[in-house]
Amino acid sequence: MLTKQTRERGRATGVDEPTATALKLWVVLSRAHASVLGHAQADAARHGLTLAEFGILEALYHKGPLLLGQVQRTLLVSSGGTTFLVDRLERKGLVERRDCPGDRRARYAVLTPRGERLVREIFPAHADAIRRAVSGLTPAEQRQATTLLRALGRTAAEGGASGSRTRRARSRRPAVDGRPAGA
Amino acid sequence: MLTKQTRERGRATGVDEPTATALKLWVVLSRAHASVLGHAQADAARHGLTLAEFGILEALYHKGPLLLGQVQRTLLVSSGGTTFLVDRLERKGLVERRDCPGDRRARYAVLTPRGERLVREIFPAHADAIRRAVSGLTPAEQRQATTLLRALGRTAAEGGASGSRTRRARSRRPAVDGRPAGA
DNA sequence: GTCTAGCGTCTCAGTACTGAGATATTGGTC
DNA sequence: GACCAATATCTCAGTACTGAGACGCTAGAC
Repeated sequence: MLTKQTRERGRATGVDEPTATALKLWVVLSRAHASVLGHAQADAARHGLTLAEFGILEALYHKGPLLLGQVQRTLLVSSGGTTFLVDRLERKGLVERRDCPGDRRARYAVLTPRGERLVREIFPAHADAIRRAVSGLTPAEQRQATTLLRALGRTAAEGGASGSRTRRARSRRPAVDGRPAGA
Repeated sequence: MLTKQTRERGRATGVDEPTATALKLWVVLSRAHASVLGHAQADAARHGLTLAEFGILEALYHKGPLLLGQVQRTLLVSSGGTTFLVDRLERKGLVERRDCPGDRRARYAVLTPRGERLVREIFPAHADAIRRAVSGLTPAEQRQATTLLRALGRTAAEGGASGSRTRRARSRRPAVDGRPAGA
């Protein structure tokens, strides 16, 4: 079944069936992500924001002041990227840096009143854009997909163990964790 | 339930439940994608290739010569990006351009023997890296996730319809379609 | 007190692209 | 045959980052 399809024009893939299944998943995962990403980016762009900027604003709104290192880990950007993004948001007057009382190396990012107002204004429409983007699945299917992707992401993030189901380090994160720049 | 969690430190999200479900899915989708992407990129980088370059090589290997426009649509890169990537692969001696006999605007990208040898050498290990990265799910779960993500991606790509399940334009693509730069 | 390993942030050069517009063809339509 | 909208590729300036290293600070060992 696989052989027939991959053969049609080029060379055979020559992978075994579990691997073919994995590759197929990777393809549709990438495409699904790219499609939803497009919607999320387009919505953020309507307000002159990149999705990374939007993600920072939203994280600060929902979680309160965050150390730059926390921002970095939450948004999954590089340390240089964090500095760059917060600089830009600061220039736009949406975010401020504040010294951390207990640790003079560290600094907080905090929403300015203007930044807070902006998030309050644009977040609902953004959330709705996401809702529409994923509306190809019913809510029940969405929950199912969430469960599967959570398990997938956990293993992949830990290094992608080869054996079956690694049981380790559960409950290190609060399960719900506003992250991917726009949620 | 949602309110409690999102309230804990910052402000309430203020979205209804279906939207909260959608946002949660978007978060885990992004994280899962980022994690697997990391593995795929790392493997491509071992051979001095970006994932986009790898994707082109692999597409040419499995499908045979492709017009640049076809490469663009398959890999989901911009037209400028296609030129850029094929240029670079040409400089590396892995790909060649060939005129299209029937249309003098168009040009084919074709693997050189060296390019073909390279893909043959590195593809199995790459496929295995993907397999390990997604091994947090059993093959059965992977198939289930694939089905869900396929439906999700289809709707999102069409513009993210709001109503329930849009039934349109099926069968425009061969269902399996080697794409996301590394599969 | 004095090291020293390690963390948190910033700097900066580099990179892999994107997007808009330019150029060359093509396949109709009149 | 002349026109023209559509298509295929290329050019190029711009962008949103990444990654490696620098710097200042902290905290634990002695």
